[in-house]
Formats: sequence, structure tokens, C-alpha cells
Amino acid sequence: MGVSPDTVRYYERAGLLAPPPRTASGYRVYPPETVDRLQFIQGCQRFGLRLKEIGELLAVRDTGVCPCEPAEQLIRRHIAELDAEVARLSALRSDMARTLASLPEGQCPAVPPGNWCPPGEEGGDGCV
Amino acid sequence: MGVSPDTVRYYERAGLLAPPPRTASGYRVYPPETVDRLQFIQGCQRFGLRLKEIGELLAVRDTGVCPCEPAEQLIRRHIAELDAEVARLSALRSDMARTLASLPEGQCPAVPPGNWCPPGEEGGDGCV
DNA sequence: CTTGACCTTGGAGCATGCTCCAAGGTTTAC
DNA sequence: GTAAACCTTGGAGCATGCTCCAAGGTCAAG
Repeated sequence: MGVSPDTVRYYERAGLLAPPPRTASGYRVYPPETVDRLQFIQGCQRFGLRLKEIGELLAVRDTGVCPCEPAEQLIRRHIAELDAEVARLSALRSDMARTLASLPEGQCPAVPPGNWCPPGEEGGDGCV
Repeated sequence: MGVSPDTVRYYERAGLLAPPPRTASGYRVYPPETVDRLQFIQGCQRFGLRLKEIGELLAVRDTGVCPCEPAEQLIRRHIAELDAEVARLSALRSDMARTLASLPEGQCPAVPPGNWCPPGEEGGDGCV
């Protein structure tokens, strides 16, 4: 399943998995539905949800209560976060592209050490 | 300048700032060009560069060698990374929007605990 | 002279999601 | 019998960019 024993133990510590029953010698024995639960976790992770959020979703799921309400809210919130992040990165990208375009062609004059303008500052006087 | 003493010390430990001269009693005394250097660092950070990359840029800057070449490469690489990240997030967003659209209207049937499909899986049979 | 505000140091802590470790016990295969 | 391959535990470590701490020294104002 691509989930290492260490990771499973980590999920248990993080509260995503209940402590499983043990053999007489103390080995963990996982009930088959654990696979389901791990798949659920992986699915949520593909959405970029963090373990804490996944834990909340799992807690709701475990109650048997209608999960749509909390899930929908969480997804909506997450979409909004994604939009904000995409906007931020896009703005950054155009800033960087602008700086790149303003770089002097060919070899620049051998500036003395330290005279190089900080990128992103308003000064565009031939420096990087 | 909005840079805490702790942060400045951190930069020194990280190799972005040279250890400054000290007073007889051991206090750090910063030469005025340090302000410049901190502004450069802040400018680079606005571009999302990490301290390690900024350190490389500073090292180049300190040599007095033409900085355009390494800076241009770094910026180009960074723009490519930004593009990749935006693409990833956009794909994620449309996945999530699709899942959201497939949520059952109004109140969903009270599913038994654990029957909730992992999001992102192929099964879209009325589950979240 | 005293008080308060600053400086010094090395090191720990935060958040995130694991990953790896040593030291010991168990189980399986040969 | 024995060796390899697993399991157990608590805890440290990674990467990132700080931030905060205690214990002690120093400096300027009143």
C-alpha cells in the first residue's frame, strides 16, 4: 500500500488510527478495515489536506453522522486557500519575469562588490 | 527595519552576514552597509528565494564579479518552479471543485460509519 | 549607586510529516 | 539450533526561518 510501518505508527500517535488490538506478544494486528482508513487518508492527502484536517474528517466519519456538511465546508475553504495561493504565486511570477526582463543584455559592467540592488526594490538603475 | 536582533544573529550563523567587529566588551557593531545587505536579503525573500539561495547570490555579489549570469539563471529556475507549482495547485483545485459538485444535495443519507469513500478515488457513488 | 534596558552565549522549540535509530523480543525458515 | 527478518519502544533528526529562553555582562539615565 505504500505506507510504511513507521508511518502507520505515526498516524496512531497522531490520533488518526485507533490503537489496534495486539497479539499475546504485543504485536499490532490490524483489522481489515484499516486499509480503507489508510486509503481515505491518502485520498485526503492528495487534496493537500493536512493530517489534522483529515483527523477531523475521520472523527466525523466515525460517528456515522452525515459527513457532507463538514466535508463540504472543508473543501470550500480549501479551494479558497488554493485560489489565494495561486494568486500569490502568479503575482510573484510576474514580478520575477519583470526583473528578468530588466536585466542588462550581454555582460553587465563589472560593478564593485556590494553595489548590486536588492531585487524587488524600486530602483531599476541597471542593476540586477 | 523590521529585522529582529535574533534574526540578524541567525543570518550570521547561517553565513549570510559576516561576523561584525565587536566593541571591547563584546557587543556587535554593524557597519552601515549591513543595512544594504539586509535589504538585499529582504528583497530576495519577497521573491520567495530561500536563505541558501540568497547566500549564494550574496557570495557572488561579494566577489564583485558580474552578477547577472548567476542571478538570471536563478531567477529563471525560480520562475519555472513557480509555474510548476501553479499548475499543480490548479489541477488540485479543479479536482476539489469536481468533488464538491458531486456532493449530494441537501441532506445525504445517514451512511453507516466508515462507508464514506476516500475523496479523489474513482468511486463517485454518492459519497463524499 | 541603582534601576532598567540592552547585549552576550549556546541551545531548545515551533509546525509538518514523516524517517530512522538502538536495544531488545518474536517469529519463521532452514 | 540458529540465523534472518520481522516486531516493540521512546526518542532524535530532517528542512525551514526564525523565535525565545536563562544566566550573566554592560551601559546610560536619574
